[in-house]
Order: sequence, then structure tokens, then C-alpha cells
Amino acid sequence: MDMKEVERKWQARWEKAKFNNFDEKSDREKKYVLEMFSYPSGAKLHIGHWYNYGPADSYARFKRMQGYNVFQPMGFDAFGLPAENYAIKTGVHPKDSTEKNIATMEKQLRAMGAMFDWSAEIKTCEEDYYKWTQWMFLQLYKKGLAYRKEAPVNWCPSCNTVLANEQVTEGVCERCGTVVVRKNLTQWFFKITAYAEELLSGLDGLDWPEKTKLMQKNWIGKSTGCDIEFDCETGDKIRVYTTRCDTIFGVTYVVLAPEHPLALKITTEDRRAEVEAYIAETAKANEIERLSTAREKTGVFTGAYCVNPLSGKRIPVYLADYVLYSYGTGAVMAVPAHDERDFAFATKYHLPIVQVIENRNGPTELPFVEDGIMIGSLNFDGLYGEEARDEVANRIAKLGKGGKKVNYRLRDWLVSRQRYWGAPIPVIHCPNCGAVPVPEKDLPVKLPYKVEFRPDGKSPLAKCAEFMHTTCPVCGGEAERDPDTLDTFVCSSWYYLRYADPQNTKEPFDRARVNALLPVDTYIGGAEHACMHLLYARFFTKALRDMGYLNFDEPFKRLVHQGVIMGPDGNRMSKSHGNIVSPDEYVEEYGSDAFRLYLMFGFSYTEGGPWNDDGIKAISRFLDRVEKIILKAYEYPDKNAPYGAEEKALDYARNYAIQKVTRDMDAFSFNTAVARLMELCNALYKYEALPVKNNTLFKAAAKDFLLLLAPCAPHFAEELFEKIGGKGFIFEQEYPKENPEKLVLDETEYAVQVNSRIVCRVMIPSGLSDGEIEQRALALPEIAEKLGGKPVKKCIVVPGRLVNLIAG
RNA sequence: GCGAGUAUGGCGAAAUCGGCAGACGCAAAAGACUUAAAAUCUUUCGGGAGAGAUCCCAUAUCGGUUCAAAUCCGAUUACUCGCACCA
Repeated sequence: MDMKEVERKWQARWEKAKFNNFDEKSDREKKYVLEMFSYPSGAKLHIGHWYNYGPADSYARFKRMQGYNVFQPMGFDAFGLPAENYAIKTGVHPKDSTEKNIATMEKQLRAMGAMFDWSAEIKTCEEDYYKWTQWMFLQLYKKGLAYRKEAPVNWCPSCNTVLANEQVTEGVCERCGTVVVRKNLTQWFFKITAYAEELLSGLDGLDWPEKTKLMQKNWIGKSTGCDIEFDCETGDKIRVYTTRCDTIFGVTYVVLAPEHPLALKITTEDRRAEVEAYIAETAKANEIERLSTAREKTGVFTGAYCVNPLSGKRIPVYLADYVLYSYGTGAVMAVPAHDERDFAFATKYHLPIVQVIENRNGPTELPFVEDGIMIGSLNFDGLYGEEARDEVANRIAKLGKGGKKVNYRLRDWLVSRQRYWGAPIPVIHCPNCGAVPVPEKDLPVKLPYKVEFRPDGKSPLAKCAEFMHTTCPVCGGEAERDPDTLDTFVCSSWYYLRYADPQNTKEPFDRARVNALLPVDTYIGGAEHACMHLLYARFFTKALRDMGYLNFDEPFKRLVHQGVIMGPDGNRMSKSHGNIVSPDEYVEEYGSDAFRLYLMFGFSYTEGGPWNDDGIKAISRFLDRVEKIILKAYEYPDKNAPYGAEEKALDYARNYAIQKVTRDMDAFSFNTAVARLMELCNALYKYEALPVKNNTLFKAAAKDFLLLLAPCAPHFAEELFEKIGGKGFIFEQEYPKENPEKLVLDETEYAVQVNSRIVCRVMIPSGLSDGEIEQRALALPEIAEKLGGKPVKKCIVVPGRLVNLIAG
């Protein structure tokens, strides 16, 4: 079969018949199958794209044959740093390189032959899309979910922009690996923390990988504790957060983060110089240095004292950068006896260590950080763990000094970027009116083409006078636009909604359409998005629901992560490893179907693994074998007899394959699905070799086989279907359903064990009782010999599998 | 450091609820066809012992539960991923 020609032929026919387009008028049940859209950083599709889209498309086609009205759109996440960095390096404008890359990738995606509904295509960098991204910003702003504040933020000196918390890993920029520094900047944030609790509790109902749910759960980081106020001798109140209020009688000092507003205020004159020096020094430290847990803790005494609200003791106040300003209250009560960090700090600065918790399961070794019995704590003595914390928290609350408090590690999402290639933030800064949102009727705020985007630490748009200069929509006076652009993750937080109504010029989407089509039934993409895109998209969905636009709570009902295809050497594919395998040459030689099928067969889909050149030849051979046997089956004239043991065996193989392939396709267990197809192919060959055949059955089995294979090798299957006289598209055919009667065998082979060791095997007719099966086993000469007259104490029968005789 | 996951032939892997370990392939070997090669077809293919029927060992390591463990429990080792001073 000339696969190149066959692919072109069927792609053209599908296209002409608009066969891949979602049929909105259909009354079949909808199935929204979505793969994460492409980022057009390089021109060509790499193995990762094929591995994501190929098998996922087979799943979508499988669902279509099962009778669902499948919607599978595709688009481009087109804004972002790589295009801009490429522009800085080469001088090619990001818009030009992006459009060129998209054109190439789109061509390749079409050549893949996936069932993408191109009529719904989205490109996030186009005005008719980012207009609505800006609209989203305005709605969040109206709802109080977008706000501007000055805060210490993560700054990547290489990318010349701020980064979200989620984009910093181990203190370095997730994108370029540069060490991130802290800067105080006024930036736009989305209040994702307002949804912390629901983002957490909503995970329970999702059909997502457990690991991904756990990652989000840890990222949100719910912690239940207690706020406690320590009155300062200066009259100020220091509020601390602790999860261990049962240790309050062991507090020997209180620590503020160096950025804490009270830090300088409470500092005594004699300590001022030293404290100022310390604050300056810690401000300089970069995130890597500061976050290193191995690093020796540093701190400084402020000269101030405060009072423990329960014990009345006088307590010194320190500054130390092991306390984070951005979490809790930015201040902690230090209990060196029961916290490892406080213990290290107290040891270094010779502060007292007072034990107030006793191990109830053995000797107490300090620092003792587990739950224990309160001691040296006045009338709280003897209380344990959770109960102890409850009692203490209640007392604190009664004194009006705080009380129970829930905190989350999740921070608000910083969305400003000091970069060019993104959606401009739709805000105008007026000297009289302050930050004013752009009126919706003025959207989009267009991204100008002619801009100097070489980085110098300022937003490139700030240097574009015609963009910046504008009038205030409130007072009409001269004003300036916000020079920053939105994080590209904002664009991808709602694209799955836009697919439902991509050409709408009046609103981002029609509510009825979106609510009919969404949520996404199955979402397929990489695991690296666990705490970024997948979290942000959930936030957007919930926020839009609360604004009345959506009537569902979660965007993605089922989530599947494909694994990673590594280089042949077992390393991640990269230029530096020199181990990149390009799909193009394989597709050229073997065709798209063979390549996809190999990706499905050679790896466990969610695991991935190293690339291996040999397997694809085997797949190509398999397809040849398929072609031969199917054409052969259709050469014989119809003859519906005989129906003996051989026919029964073929019918069993056929129905067994239907049952297993259906189950495996549903479970994204593509490698085993293909294995079952190969088994059926082998069974067909075996049957073909017989001198006398039931041709009608043979043909029916061959046809079922082709239907089962169709989603995995779509062009190939269409071509064969046509050759055997099929009418229309094979994907209009109904997916085969197994006949359970044909799966009942007359007899099954049982393994017969004596004392759990296999002695022999025996065929046993179906439908016998356990007792009858036991009698059959006992009647075997090998068994009688093995038992040697010993009585059988117990007999275990596993239906269809084995008999185990336990003899004394 | 904390959390999670993985570990099965020469290789990719498979094994519903604990029930015949290694399905399906790759590679390899032998044979058939061929002047020859390729392609195709047939057979063998975890390790050890044995002429053989068979027997013993084997799912990272050690131990446990069970009639029965790749699967459950405990400990150990190695690797992968996520978080990382979150009080």
C-alpha cells in the first residue's frame, strides 16, 4: 500500500465531507476530547507532539465509532517567551516567526490525520482571541479578583521579567535556569487564594491521576493552626501563626521576617544600626541562598520585648530570614525545644531552650517535634496533641488574643510580565484617577508591532510612545497605558471554553453553547502542568462560574498524562545530549499510521520510555500482514458452514479481542489493545490455513478486526474498508460489540495443584460445580500418585483457573 | 529533609479480586524457499540439572501474612518525580 498516497486521499475526503467537524445538531451524546494545545516554539512537530496527539486521537476516533458526538479541537498557545527570545537573538519579529511556525505545525498536524475540528482553531496571539483574554482580566478585576500591589516578587535577571511562584523551581527560573532574585515591585495579581479551599476540596471528585491531585494538594498546602498576639512593650502587637499552640509555654523568643513592617518600628535605638544592616543584607540575598535549608541560620536581636499572653513571660524579639514574610503573619513564636529550626537558631545564639512537651512513648529527646503531653504549662499540664491545641486555642480566643486559623501555602498568582510578546494588560494609569480599567468597548488593547523589544529591565511596551500615550476613560485627561503584558498562562486558562464558540465577536463564548459542550470529558497532556496550567484553569472555571457564565465547577472531568519519550540513550531528548529523534523521517518512510501505531504499541502510554528504532519495522510488517489476510478473507465466496471446533475457536478469538480492545482503549492502555489486535490477526492466519473454511464467519471476523484496528491506523483502515467494498467512511461504522455467548468455552484448562504445587493440567467442561471439579481432579492418575493415599483436607477451586488440593 | 512513585528475560513490556509469571512484540538461533541475498514462512528462545519424561530455582534485597504473593504487610537498596526554613 502506498501510504503517502493513501493518507492524502483520505485526508482530502474527510476534509471535503467536513467529517472531522463537530456536529452541533446531532442528538448523540457529546464527548469533548481535548489534548493540550501546541506551543509553536519550534517549527516542526517533535516526538512529544506525536505521542500526545496520535494515541489520544485514536481514543477520540474509538469514541466516535462507539456512537459519541466527538469534539476534538486544536489550536496554538502562541504568546510567550521563546518567540521573543528568538527575536532578540535573530531580529525576526515574534509575530512573524510565530505565524510561520504555526503554518508549518498546522500543516504537519493535518498530515498526521488526526480528527481535529479545524473549524474551531484558536491562536492566542490573534486579536480576536486576546481581546477576550483582556476581557477576562476586566471581569476578574470587577469581581475583586485582580488587584495591584507592591510586593517582593521573583525576578529573573535573564528573562528580564517577574515570575509567578509556580514558575520558580528550587530558586531558579523554570524556563532558563537563572537564579531568581527578589525585587519589590508593584504588580498585578489574580486572587487565586480566594478559591484555595474549593481548589483543594474539588480534587476529590476528579478522575485525575492521584499523583497530580496530590501535587496540587501539596501546592495549595492547607494548614490548620492558631494566630496568637504577643503585646510588645512599644505598644505594638505582634501576631504570630503556629500549628503548635500547645507549645506556647516553651516560647523563648519571637521572630519577625526582615521585611515585616514592625521590624524597624520596634527596634531600640542602640540596636538600630545592626538591625538596618541585617535587613539590607538579607534583601540582597537571592532566593537560592535564602531558601537553602542547609544554610546556617542568621538573625539579629531588635532590643524589643513582648509578652507571652498565657505565661506572662517577657520575651525578646528577633529578626531572622528563616521566617518568610509571605506566609502566615510573617512572624513566628520560637519554641526551640519543639521545632528543629528554632532549635538550631537558639543553639547558635545561646537562647534558652525550655521543654514543655513530653514524649508519651519513651524518652524525650530535644528537639522533640511530635505530638506529646503538655508539661510546665500550668493548668494545661497533662493534655495531649489535638485536644491540647484545642484547649490552648480556645483560651487564646477567650483572651481576645487570636484563635484558630487556617493558612494556605498557595500565593496569589502574579500575572504581570515585563515582556513584549503577550496580551497587554487592559489598564490605564491616570495621574488623577489612578489605575483605571479599559472600558470593554475599547477592547482589544492592541499589541503594537513596531516595538523595541531588546531587554533592558523595563517593559518593551513602555518604550513605545504611541502605545503608552492615551487618555483616561474616566476624566479624559492625559494618561498612560500599563506597559506590562499578561503571563501566557492567562491565555491558556480559558482556551478550552473558547473552542466551544471560537468565532463569537460579541462575547468570549455563548453561555448555552459552552454549558452544553463543557466540561471537557477527557483531557490529555503532560504532567509538568500539574501546579500551573491545570491549577489556573480550575481557578478560571470557578471564578467564571461565580460570575454566572458557567454552570459547572471543574473544567476537566478526566485527565490523562502521557509519559515522556526519551532518547535511545535513556536521557531526555535534547540538543545537548545529541539524542533527538525526529518523527519526520519515520513518517516519511513508514507513514503516519505505522508511526502512531508504534507509539501506541511500544510504550505504556502513561510511562513513556526510551526510543527504540527496531519496533517500527515490526509494526509496518504487522500492517502488511493485516492487509494480506483481510483481502484474502474477502476473496472467498460466501459459505456459512461448517461451524465446528475451529469456527468456535475463531469466534472466541474475535469476541475476546472485541472485549479486551474496547476495555483497553477506554483505559488508555494502548499497548495491550494493539497486542490483542495482533492476537486476532494471528488467529485469522491460523484459520486461513485450514482446508475447509466457513467463509462467511471468516469474513465477519476479518471485518470486525478491521473495525477494531481503525481508530489506531485510520488511513490504512479506510483504504482497506473501501477495497473490501465498504460504503462511506469506516468511522461511520459501529464499533463491534462482543457476543458473550461466544466467549463461553465448552471446556477450560485447569491447573491441578497438590499442596499449592502444580502437578498437571486437565480440561474441565464448563458449568461444573466445585465439588464435581474436585472429583475430576481426584480422578487423575497423576494426582492419585502424588497424594499417595493421603486424605484431602481442603480443596480450593478457582473457577476457570485452578484446583488446589491440600493433603495432610 | 519531607511527600509520592517505580524496580519482572538480552530488549520494549503483559499479568481484573492474591490463583498456571513472562501475553504481544523486538533481537537472536536453526530450518524451508532462493544460484544468492532481501522479503516471507516454520521452529526454538528466563536460568540450572537431565539422554528423556521431568525436577529445581526465578518478578531489586531480606523477612512476614496466606492453601496460594510480581500483586498484601514490614524493613533495606537503587532510580525517577514533586515540594523544600510554610512555623
